[in-house]
Amino acid sequence: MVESTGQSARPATFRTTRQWTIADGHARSQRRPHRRPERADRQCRTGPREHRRAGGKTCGAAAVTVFADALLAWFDRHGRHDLPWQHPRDAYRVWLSEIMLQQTQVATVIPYFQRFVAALPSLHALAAADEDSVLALWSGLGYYRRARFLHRAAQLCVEQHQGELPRDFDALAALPGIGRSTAGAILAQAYGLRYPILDGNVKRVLTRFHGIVGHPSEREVEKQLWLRADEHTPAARTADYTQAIMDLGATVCVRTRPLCDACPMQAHCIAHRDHLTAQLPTAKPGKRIPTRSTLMLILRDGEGRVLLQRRGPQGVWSGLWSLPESADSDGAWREAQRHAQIEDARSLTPFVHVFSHYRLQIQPLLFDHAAPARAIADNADLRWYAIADLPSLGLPAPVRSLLTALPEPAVP
DNA sequence: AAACCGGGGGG
DNA sequence: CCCCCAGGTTT
Repeated sequence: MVESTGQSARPATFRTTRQWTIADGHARSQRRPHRRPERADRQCRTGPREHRRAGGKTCGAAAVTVFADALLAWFDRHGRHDLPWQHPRDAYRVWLSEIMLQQTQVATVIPYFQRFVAALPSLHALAAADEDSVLALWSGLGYYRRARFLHRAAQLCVEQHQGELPRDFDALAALPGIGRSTAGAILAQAYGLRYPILDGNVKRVLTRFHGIVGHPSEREVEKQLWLRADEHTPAARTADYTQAIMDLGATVCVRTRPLCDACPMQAHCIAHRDHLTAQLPTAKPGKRIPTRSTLMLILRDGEGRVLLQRRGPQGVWSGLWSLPESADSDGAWREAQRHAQIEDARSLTPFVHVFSHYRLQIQPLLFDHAAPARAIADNADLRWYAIADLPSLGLPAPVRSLLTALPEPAVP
């Protein structure tokens, strides 16, 4: 039971700008709240969603229909219904288009798609082809690894699935190059089965619509997104819905400057309500950076002066006055003893300073009642400074805050 | 230069 | 299970 219109569009999966006729139609359409009588809980009497099979990939019940109804109404008027993989829309062509669209714009994919299916019109033909010719057909699209996955998957289908793409979610997702989202997209579009998808466009739509904060790479956020994706997926017209939500993300709910006035969901969109469309989805967290650690030595003499050291010309904070450092505790003591007679050390609260390319874990070590060593005390790069003099020095921010918040000397 | 992304693979 | 990477193009 595939859905009604018998045709459907498939937008680009990610990064895509679709250049179809957004302009006037959209602006007109959205202003009519296409809401139907609101059948809150229609087809699903399944009670608490039954997420178990396929490890929670599947769909239990469509809980919310306002979303799907508005989206489908929009899609009927403004969606794209003329893409080559829609006519005919069989599993092989849907699959091929999905893989191609994972990496390239619709406009670019179309001629490759047509060339590919002309040369290899069926899954059997693909499976029987040699890898070189598959790669030749792929040539220019990039991401050739996916072409190899495609080829291998076709051969696996011949060996294990009677030459067809399996309709079973787990079997489908077990094929190389097909993960949870792509499996859902294929099942929904080729077979009309109710499975959610979650590609980049859908993530953007859902984070905005629900005001979900946090990058999708965070586990909780992704969980939340899949939940919402599942919740909104209707049992009827699943194929159209799947295409529609991707269309919306690709053309209206675009990353920068979304066309909210053309959006059928504007009235219910949290991000729009709260003026957060520019902040959502949350920007990618800074890439992983290494953490280094250092001990910072605070030598303080009886008059409250501290020993500062000018940093060398290389590396961070070059030329700034900073604290002597050491990598480990032993080294810290040796270093301290070079500059003063010391008795004991107190470790202060460690903290982290973040640079663009690494984070620095700083463990301050306070040597109080230090008696400056005579001869080597002051020179161009090594001086005892009164705390009161610090404001006039160039100090790294963490060093400055550390020194301005020193604890009182312990009473001897 | 960096962000982008679904899936594979490694830890 | 969780984290990281590959890969070409866009911002």
